[in-house]
Amino acid sequence: MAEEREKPGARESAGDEPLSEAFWAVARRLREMSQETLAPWDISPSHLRALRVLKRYGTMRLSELSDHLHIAPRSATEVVDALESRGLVQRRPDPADRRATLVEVTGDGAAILAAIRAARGTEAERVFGRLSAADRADLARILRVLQD
Amino acid sequence: MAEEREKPGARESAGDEPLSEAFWAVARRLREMSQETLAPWDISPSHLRALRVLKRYGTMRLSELSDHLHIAPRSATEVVDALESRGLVQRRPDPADRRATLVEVTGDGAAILAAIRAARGTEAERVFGRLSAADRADLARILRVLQD
DNA sequence: GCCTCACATTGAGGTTACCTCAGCATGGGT
DNA sequence: ACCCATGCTGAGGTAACCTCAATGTGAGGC
Repeated sequence: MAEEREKPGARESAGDEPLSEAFWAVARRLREMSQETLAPWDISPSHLRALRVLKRYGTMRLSELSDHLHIAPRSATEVVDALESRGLVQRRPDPADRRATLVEVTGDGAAILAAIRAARGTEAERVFGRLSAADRADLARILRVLQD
Repeated sequence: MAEEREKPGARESAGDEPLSEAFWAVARRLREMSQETLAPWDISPSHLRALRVLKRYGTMRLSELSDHLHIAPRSATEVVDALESRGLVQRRPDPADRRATLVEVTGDGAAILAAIRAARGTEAERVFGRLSAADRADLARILRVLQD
């Protein structure tokens, strides 16, 4: 079996691979950029996701949080442990069901969230701001189609 | 500090967040779909990436592989260990430098790669095929801009 | 020829973000 | 009163990364 690098002309059919390849390249850039943006607050993407869900939907049970995050309940325990140890959320017994624990964002958590949201906004603007208004509209429309 | 869910009208400025949010939603869908596509071959995304690099650029040293994959050399060792144990690649001493080890795709590796590429092609087509030719062209152009 | 420094790979051990399984307290229907 | 389901968490595991140090080798200087 000799050397058999990819032949450049070997594409057949429409070939949407270039599209998804480009898509992933952009995704990688966005991920790297977002990582830099997050660095000052020393918060991991997964912790941030949890915090955002809690802020967006309000106080909820651990199990509800795990549903929103698409992770196992046990894993939500870990995330909340971490956030609680940093004072960004706090646990509270559910008055309606003594088995359950409610999690809520603290003032500190809300503050950090606001700061990150601001930084994120300018970050997104730096990236997508290079597109014309028409292109942004097209992109939004196309992405909406791809989401269904 | 009372309940203070996100206020819907609280957006100021242009706000490109919806754009990146939509972008990530699509990314998630693509990732899930690609995971399903890969399932029959029981190969992880990271192993596949390594295999693809080796196929595309041909036999190379472990250190070169780690460069291509943007991972530490030590981690390339692990990936190659895994692929080699499944007979998809093989190690071979570099005749030009006895310190170095070359890695090459085996026949089995190439076969699996071809099968996956075919499945991937139809997958991408299922996703992006719903766009008109004009939209695909627009998307490609826009993504190209975002990559720089 | 010998020394020293640089380089390629790998063993040992750590981290993050997940997972499953089992155990405990509680809730709710019969 | 019983029994099963539910909510959380301790224990322990995995994948894909990492760093640090050891081993063998290459290469230039003296």
